[in-house]
Amino acid sequence: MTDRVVPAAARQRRRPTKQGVVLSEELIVATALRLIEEHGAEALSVRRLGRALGADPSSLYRYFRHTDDLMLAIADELIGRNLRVWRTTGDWVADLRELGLRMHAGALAHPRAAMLSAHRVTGRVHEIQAVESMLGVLRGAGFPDPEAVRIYHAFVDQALAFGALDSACTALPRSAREAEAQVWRSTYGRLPAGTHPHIAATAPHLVATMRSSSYPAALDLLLAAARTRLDHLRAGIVE
Amino acid sequence: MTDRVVPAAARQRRRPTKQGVVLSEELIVATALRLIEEHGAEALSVRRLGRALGADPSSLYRYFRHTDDLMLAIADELIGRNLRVWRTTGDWVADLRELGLRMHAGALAHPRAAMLSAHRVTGRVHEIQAVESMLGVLRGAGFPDPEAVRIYHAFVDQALAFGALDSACTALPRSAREAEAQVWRSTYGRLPAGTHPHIAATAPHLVATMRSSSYPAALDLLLAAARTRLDHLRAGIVE
DNA sequence: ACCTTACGACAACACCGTTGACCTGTTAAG
DNA sequence: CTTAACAGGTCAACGGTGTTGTCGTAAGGT
Repeated sequence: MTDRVVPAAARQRRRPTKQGVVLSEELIVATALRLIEEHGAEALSVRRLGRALGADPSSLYRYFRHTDDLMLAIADELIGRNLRVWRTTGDWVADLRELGLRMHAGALAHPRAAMLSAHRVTGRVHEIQAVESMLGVLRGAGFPDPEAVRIYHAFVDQALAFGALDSACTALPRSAREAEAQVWRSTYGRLPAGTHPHIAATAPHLVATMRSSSYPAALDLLLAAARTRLDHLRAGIVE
Repeated sequence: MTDRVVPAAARQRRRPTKQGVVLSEELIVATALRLIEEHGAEALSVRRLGRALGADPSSLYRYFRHTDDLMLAIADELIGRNLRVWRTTGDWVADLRELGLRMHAGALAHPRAAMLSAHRVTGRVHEIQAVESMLGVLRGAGFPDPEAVRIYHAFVDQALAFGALDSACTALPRSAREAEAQVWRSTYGRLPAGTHPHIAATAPHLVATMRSSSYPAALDLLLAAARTRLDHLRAGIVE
């Protein structure tokens, strides 16, 4: 097939579908997101999406080269939604904390999409804006460039990775979730101190802590380490 | 179909396949792992696995209810392998660093299994041993119980989350991976300083850093923060 | 030596992504 | 206003996937 996709920008001949729908990149992405949220990630296929749109599946290939392209478009849309409401305050730790929690919450709000897109680089507008903003915060705080990039990378991957992990948990069927809670209560909560002293000693804390996400704790540890590192740099310690 | 799978334990009638192979759960898991290692994660399908085993694809459903069951069996096997070789040395930071890297490497060695099992609690022997060991390291270092549990939780979830995230990247088709590298080089490497000053300033670092996993960096940040916290606790600072 | 039945084989089903060929309504030029 | 080009929707097909209902047969206990 010769290049079937038109450069995205200049589309003029918008012919309606047999069922009367006028397709567009945005409509396709929005419908895909709706499908994912309503019926799960595995419900997203070119054919189902076509059906939901009221169009032939092959029509979508006029807008996206393959399904992967569509995934990237979906991912970028999510990034954009998360970033749109974020503003910097001048306190870099607070800003990054806020952004991390927002990304994590955004992932949990669209679990299936988050699981699909967490590991992709889109190279699209929203993502670029996000990268620029985060690097700006870190460089503004005083991190030298290599350090800023290193911390940016760890920060963003941590947010995405925990977002995907916790999303996967919420996507488990109800019975499986209850079974896991039960494992913590019955199995770990009742191990004898003789064979498993450390688990036995911390059992109440374990049962209480393991049911919720560890992302806030992990995020705070990362930011604390970054702050310490910046203090050392400022004090002229070369390490 | 009524339950086609026999309770796993008591199988007696081991009839050889048309091609002369005697199937078993272990043989299937081992062959699946070999397939994944040799031809990539996407080469694992029930049909291909059947072909590799010299058996009809449908025969595998006598041993696993669905492909997910097979994946979990593979994951269980991997957990065991990772833990078996880990020994504590007395230096808690080095021990946790070693374990984190080992878990991450284990995940990358078998991406599909890692992605499926990262967010599940098994409550089986190997997992329990791992929890006991990690808590032991942290409590032995001097962390009070709530703190030890908090850090354990962040540590293990971070290892699993990054393992799954990076596994997902390696599971991408070759073309998609190259496309991502290209995005960093062409898109991010060429943004004008006028509109994107921070990206432009750090472009070489970005291109160099983003191609590899940020897990080692994130792990070191987490451990650094934990060590700082411990110093504060030892100094009697109550925060 | 027989009977039972576990379990491998087969064929079929309903999906999937992707493509080449076709057809038609929109649009811009004359 | 007419008309010709072509963007873009449609159709049919290919080769893949996971999964299941049915059947035959050989292995094992007796």
